[in-house]
Amino acid sequence: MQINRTPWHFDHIFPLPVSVQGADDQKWQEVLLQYVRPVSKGATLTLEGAPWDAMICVVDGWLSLSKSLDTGHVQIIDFAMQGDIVGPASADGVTSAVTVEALTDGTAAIIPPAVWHCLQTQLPGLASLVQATEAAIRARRAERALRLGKGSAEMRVAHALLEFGVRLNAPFGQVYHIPMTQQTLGDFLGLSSVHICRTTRRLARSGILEVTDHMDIRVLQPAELAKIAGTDPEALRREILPMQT
Amino acid sequence: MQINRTPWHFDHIFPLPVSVQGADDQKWQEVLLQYVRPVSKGATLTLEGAPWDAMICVVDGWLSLSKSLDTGHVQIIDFAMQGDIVGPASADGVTSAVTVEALTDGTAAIIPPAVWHCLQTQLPGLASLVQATEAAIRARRAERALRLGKGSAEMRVAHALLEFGVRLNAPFGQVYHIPMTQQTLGDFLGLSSVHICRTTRRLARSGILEVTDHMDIRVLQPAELAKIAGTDPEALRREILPMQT
DNA sequence: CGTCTCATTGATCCGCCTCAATAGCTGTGG
DNA sequence: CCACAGCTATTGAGGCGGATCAATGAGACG
Repeated sequence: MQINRTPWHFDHIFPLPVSVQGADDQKWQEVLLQYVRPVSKGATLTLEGAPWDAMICVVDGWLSLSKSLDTGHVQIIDFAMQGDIVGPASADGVTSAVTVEALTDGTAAIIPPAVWHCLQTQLPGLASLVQATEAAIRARRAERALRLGKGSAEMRVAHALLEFGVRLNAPFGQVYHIPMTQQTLGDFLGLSSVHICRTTRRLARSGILEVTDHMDIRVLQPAELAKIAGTDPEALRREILPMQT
Repeated sequence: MQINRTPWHFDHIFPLPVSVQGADDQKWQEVLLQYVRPVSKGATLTLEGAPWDAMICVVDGWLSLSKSLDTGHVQIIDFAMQGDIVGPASADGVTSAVTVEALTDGTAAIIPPAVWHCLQTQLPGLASLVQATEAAIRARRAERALRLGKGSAEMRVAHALLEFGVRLNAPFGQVYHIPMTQQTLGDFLGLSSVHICRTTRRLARSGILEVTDHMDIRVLQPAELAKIAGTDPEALRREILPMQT
C-alpha cells in the first residue's frame, strides 16, 4: 500500500521532536509540518526496487527497512524511529534500495528531493543534523554487521536489546517495549524465530532479563548483558546516538 | 602505524580522479591536492575507538574498514576504493567507529572536519557528489547485510565477486584482481578462510569462474554467477555505483 | 635451501535451521 | 457464554552448513 502524498493537517503536534539547532529551526519545522503525515501499522511506504527518491524523516513510531531474497527470506537492515532521517534511495537516486514498512502507527515526513536539496543548501543547521544522524546510522549498522558476521546468536540478541534500550533512552531496570514479534527480531538478526525464542528464554532463565507480554523488555543485569553483547553501554550510547554539535 | 599529517607534494597527479561537476571542481581539486598523501600497504589510518574526526577521500588503492570482537574475530564492514568518500567517525564525531587499513599502496586525502564543513557549504557540487557516494555506500552495505544475514556461503562469495567486478568496472570475461587473501575475504563475508577456499574451488570446478595467482578473478559464466548471487549485474551496477546528477 | 605465508584438503564437531506439535492469547460470531 | 480460528510463543527431534583443528602443498623471498 503506497501512502498518498497529499499534505496532511496537523494542529496538535507542536513542536515536532526533530529539531535543528539555531535560527534554522523555524523554517525546518515549517517544512516538516508541510510534509508530515500519519503512517499506520503494517503500511508499506516503498518496496525494494520500486521508484523512490524522497527522504523520510521519522517523527513518531517505528519503521523497518528491509531487503529480501527470492527464497522469501527477509533481512531487516535497520529500524528507524523518532528523529531518524533515512534515504531509501539507491545510487541511481530514483529506485528504493529497501522496503520500508511501519511497525507501529506513527508519523513521518516524506520530503521530495527538490525540497530536500534546497533545504540542504539553505539551512546549515539541517546539514549538521543530517551529518550527525548519518554518522549514528553508519555506526550502528557497522556494529550490527560485526555481530551478524562474527557473533553468536546470544551476542546478537543481547546487542540488539541493548541497542533498543539506548535508542529508546530507557534507564536500566525499566521496562521498554519493542514493537515486533520474535519473527521480526529474527529477520533483523539473521536468526530463525525459533532460535530467537530459545535464546531469549535462556537469557531470561539465567536472570539477565525479563521478556513479558509480547516484547516488553526489562534488563535485570545490564553488566552481564553487555558482556554477552561484547560492548559497553556507555560507549554504545556515544557511538550510536546522534549528537548535534 | 598512524600516518603523519604534513602536506605532501604531488606534481604528477593531474587531475585527481575524484571530481565534482561544474565550476566547483577546480576548488575541490585544490583542496584534495592539499590534503592528499600516499598510503602504503598494511598501514593503519585509524583504529576502532581511537580519536578521529576527519573525512577520507580515496584517490587510489584499496582501504578496508573493519571492526573486531575481543575474541579476535574481525569483520570487514566495507572496502573503500577510488572515489569513495568515507567518514569513519561515529556519532560522537570524535571517535572512529572502525579500523581503517590500506590493503594496497595508494593515495588518499584526509580532510579535517573544519575544512570539510566549509567545503560542504561552499561547494554545492561537492554536496551532490557526497550524497551520491553515500547512497551508493548505503546500498551496497545493505545488499551485503542481506546476504550476511540470510545468504549461503556460495551466495556471499558470488555476490562479493560480482560486486568487485562492478566496482572495478571490469567487463565480463576479463580478469580483475582483488588485493586480498582468502582470510581477508572471509573476514568480509563472515566466513572462515577454509570455507572461502572450498567455496571458490567449487565455483571454479563447476566452470563458473577461474581464480588464479592469489585472487585474479575471471568470471566465465556471469549469468550463472549472478543467479547464485541472487542479483542481476545490471541492477547491481545501477544500485551501487554512484552516479552524479 | 630454509622459512614464511597462503592455499588446499580431510576429519570432526556444533550452532543454528527446519519441521512439527502444543499451548496461550485475542478477537469474532453464534 | 462458549466455540472456533488465527496468530504468536514455546519446546522437542533431527539434519546440515560452516567452524575448527590439523596436515600437506605451493610459491615467494632472503
